[in-house]
Amino acid sequence: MATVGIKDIAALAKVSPATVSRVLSSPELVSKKTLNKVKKIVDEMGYRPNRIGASLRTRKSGNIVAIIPDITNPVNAGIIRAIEQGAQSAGYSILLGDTQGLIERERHYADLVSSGQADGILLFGSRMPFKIDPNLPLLEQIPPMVNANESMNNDEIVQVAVDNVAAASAAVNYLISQGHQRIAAITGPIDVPSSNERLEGYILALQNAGIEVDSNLQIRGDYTVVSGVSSAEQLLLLRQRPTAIFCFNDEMAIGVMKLLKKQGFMIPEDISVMGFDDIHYAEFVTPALTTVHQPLKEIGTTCINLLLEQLRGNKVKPGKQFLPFELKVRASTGPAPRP
Amino acid sequence: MATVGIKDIAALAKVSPATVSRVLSSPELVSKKTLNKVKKIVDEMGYRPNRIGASLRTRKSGNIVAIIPDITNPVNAGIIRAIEQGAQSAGYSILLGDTQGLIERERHYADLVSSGQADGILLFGSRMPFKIDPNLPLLEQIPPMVNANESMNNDEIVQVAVDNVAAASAAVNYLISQGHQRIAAITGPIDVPSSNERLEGYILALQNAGIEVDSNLQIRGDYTVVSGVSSAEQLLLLRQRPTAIFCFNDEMAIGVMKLLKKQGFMIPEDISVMGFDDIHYAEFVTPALTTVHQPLKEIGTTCINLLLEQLRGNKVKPGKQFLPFELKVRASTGPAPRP
DNA sequence: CTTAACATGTAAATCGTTTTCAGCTAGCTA
DNA sequence: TAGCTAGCTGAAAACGATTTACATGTTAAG
Repeated sequence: MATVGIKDIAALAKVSPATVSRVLSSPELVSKKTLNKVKKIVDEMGYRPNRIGASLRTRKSGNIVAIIPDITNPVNAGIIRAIEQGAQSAGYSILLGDTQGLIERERHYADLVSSGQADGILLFGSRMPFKIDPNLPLLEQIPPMVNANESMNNDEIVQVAVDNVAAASAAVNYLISQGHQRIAAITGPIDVPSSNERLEGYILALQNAGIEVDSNLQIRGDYTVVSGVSSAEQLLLLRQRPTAIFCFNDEMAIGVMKLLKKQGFMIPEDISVMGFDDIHYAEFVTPALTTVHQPLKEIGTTCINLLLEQLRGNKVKPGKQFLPFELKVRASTGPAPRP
Repeated sequence: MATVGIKDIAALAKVSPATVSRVLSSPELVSKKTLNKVKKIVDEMGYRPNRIGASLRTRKSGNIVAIIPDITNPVNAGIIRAIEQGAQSAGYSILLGDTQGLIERERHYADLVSSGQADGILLFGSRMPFKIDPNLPLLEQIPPMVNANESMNNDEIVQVAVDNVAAASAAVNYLISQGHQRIAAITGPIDVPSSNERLEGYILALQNAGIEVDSNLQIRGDYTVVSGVSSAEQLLLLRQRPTAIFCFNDEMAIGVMKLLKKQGFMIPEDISVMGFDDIHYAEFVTPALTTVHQPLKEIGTTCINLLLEQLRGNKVKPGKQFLPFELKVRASTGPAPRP
């Protein structure tokens, strides 16, 4: 806890603070002899340079703020983990901004950049946390930033995610290939772009197969288990029940399965259930959930690399960068029942 | 991105930088008139004080580093979420230190305090991330710190968790009350204190009930689903099979259930399964898992409050602080089968 | 009218680094 | 030997706030 500074080291080693600084950050500029002398003292004294002082001078905090609606969401947690790993290897630390979906907290965390506490932003979510002047070029108004696992309808922003349209199409195509014709969709909240993209993919797949798109089969959920339950309840009330239910995340799929089992339906013999995300537990529910796997680690790594590249001062190709999804066929889907 | 400083504001408002500083941090020292004048300019210019400059002078970073072995663990994520919330309301930000269990990364993050980037530590895990001189008083060698959800065998350190001994006892007592006599335990890794405490509670409960403690019924797991599977395999090989299996976390319980179902055992008719943690998905596996609920939000809130108190310069009662657990009886446990 | 007390504001030092610029030394070339 | 270069090193000026010590002006009391 005692506070030994660069000047103390300099005095002990009988050199100037400048030389000590050089020993620590650009050793190639220092002669072998003084290098060793200074290093020895640094070790002996257990000197740790004060990062705040350095930050003030260099105008780099060494921090990246991650703005996340919910860290307890396993998808976000998985991505963050990879991000943290990449950041740490590059000498950056991650500031955790769990916003609980509140815009004022998003703003608060975005402000850390203006106040010098962070150099860049990883944004989970689709809302721009700044006031933007539409008359000025966007890129001059925002700090280095990467949009993780969501979509912002702005092609100048660097975005990393799975191609939700294609992924949803693939999921629905699989169900169609199993003979399903009445395929329901349980979406996410209306203002979530990735959910809308999945809906687009769902509709596209049906249309391509010449299946009529029935809006009664589209229920809006909110990505929670209980909304899966209630959405499934609604679907079961339909005169013509679906033979397959495509849930836009695994949580809701778990809710759907819970209700179907409770009501005595067999999965997949009576109704197939498809999820999205491939969270850890998807594999362990009964029956194991068929779902779309998102490569969380790769998403995280790609995000942090693109951000680091910007922080190094390099331009990065703007727009969406897609990572490959994978359809995980497990036991919750099967051939459509004969009518 | 333009950089307007306190001096610019001072110049525009025709006051000194000192006055601007006071307007922002101790407005009561400034006359109404200048207060308004300065505030107006601050707003107009969208001035954000540079936190690094302030930190350098005040020697407070406004950051707290959370050292966590695994943020994707829902227990940790739940606690962190509450922590982040409390920290933010108090004007602190959380630095996320996901260490993946590596001691060098724990050290790295602990070092953020010595380098001035963080003012305090929230430690998930039981390893002291500093070099400690045993001859000196401990408290003078460590920064403000709270140990979250684990145990360190040192009564000077502030610790917040559930009483694992009592909780495990309660779980086992419940199984005993259901008529079980051969109760197996699947523990966590050997070096995890909380797992050892749960083992202690397990043994205590058996002894109190006059049930012989059979070491064949104690299997060491590692808190993963697969270790639940393999541990259950081992238990099924025993000549005298257990009628109940107490898993020291829910992940392993999920693994156990998976295996039991695969091998054709009925849960709980043949074998009861008990978990620990009450993660979100415990409720949704089939059958729903009986488990020990940990109050994640309260743990997080208590941790951050105790840390904030220390950061304010106040002493805090050292040692363990227990929060109440709750036995959640669901469908995975039932009366012991007749022999 | 004088003086003390108080309210308000300013100047300047300070926090711990990095980095520019200049200076010094030694070795080499012409 | 003078001049030049290359290689090191040091002095000092930032960076952007806070805070101490002090100056000024105002009010109130005696």
